Amino acid sequence: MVTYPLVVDLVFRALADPTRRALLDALFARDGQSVQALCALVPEMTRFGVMKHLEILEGANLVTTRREGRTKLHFLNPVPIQQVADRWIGKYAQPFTRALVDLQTDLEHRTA
Amino acid sequence: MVTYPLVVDLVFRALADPTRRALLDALFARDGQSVQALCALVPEMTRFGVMKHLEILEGANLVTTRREGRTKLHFLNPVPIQQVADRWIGKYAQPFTRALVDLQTDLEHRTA
DNA sequence: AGGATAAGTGACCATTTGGTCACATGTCAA
DNA sequence: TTGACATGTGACCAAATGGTCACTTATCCT
Repeated sequence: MVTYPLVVDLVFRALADPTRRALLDALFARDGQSVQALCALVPEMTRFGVMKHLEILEGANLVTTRREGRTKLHFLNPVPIQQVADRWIGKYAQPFTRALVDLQTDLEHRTA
Repeated sequence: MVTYPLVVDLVFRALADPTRRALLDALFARDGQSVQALCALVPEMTRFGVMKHLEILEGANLVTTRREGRTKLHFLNPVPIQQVADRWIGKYAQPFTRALVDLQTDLEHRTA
């Protein structure tokens, strides 16, 4: 059994949670946000929950931070995502697969 | 907060476990394997554990099955991976990010 | 028929995960 | 300097997850 490098594992685990993906999306839309600002985007959860998710993202190196006075700013680092895309996903996302996707999409839209 | 379609969530959750990724890799290397054959590749776990992982992969539509007599054959379906790559990962894996990856890789290899 | 082989089921368990809260610390600004 | 604001910490909890096992079902072969 092939065991993938730590970075692949950390990133996949980090991306497994929808809240964490949403946080990355938020930083993609607007980089360098504070904890507060990010909390506002996930009103169904307390600040503590959001902070834990941010920790995990930081642990996977998907987010970097910088303190600015009493606030902490969060920045997106897409490099690990790209690496996982290269090292693992790329194997499955090939031209042939793309053709399959198009075919399946086509079939799904034929309501006949 | 943007919630991603069910398929994205199912696939990310399914891919979060290293054993499941290893199973997909095994099917990528040799498609259409039986439960037994797949178990042999994960000797540190019993058949029941492997079966549970296969169920989850099937639930995410990453694996399809066909019964052949008393054995059950498993087939890789890469379409959902491609879809996730398109719908979510693609946003972060862009030419600019690639340049960052190359830069970082370069820096990592400079042992000066 | 009947034993060996392949896979399925449901109960069960330990650990991890996702989340909350009370409380502490650090920083700005009047 | 003191109060309001932004973040950090550790304990704690419920639920999901990853895994095992005893037992069952179905199929093949002689």
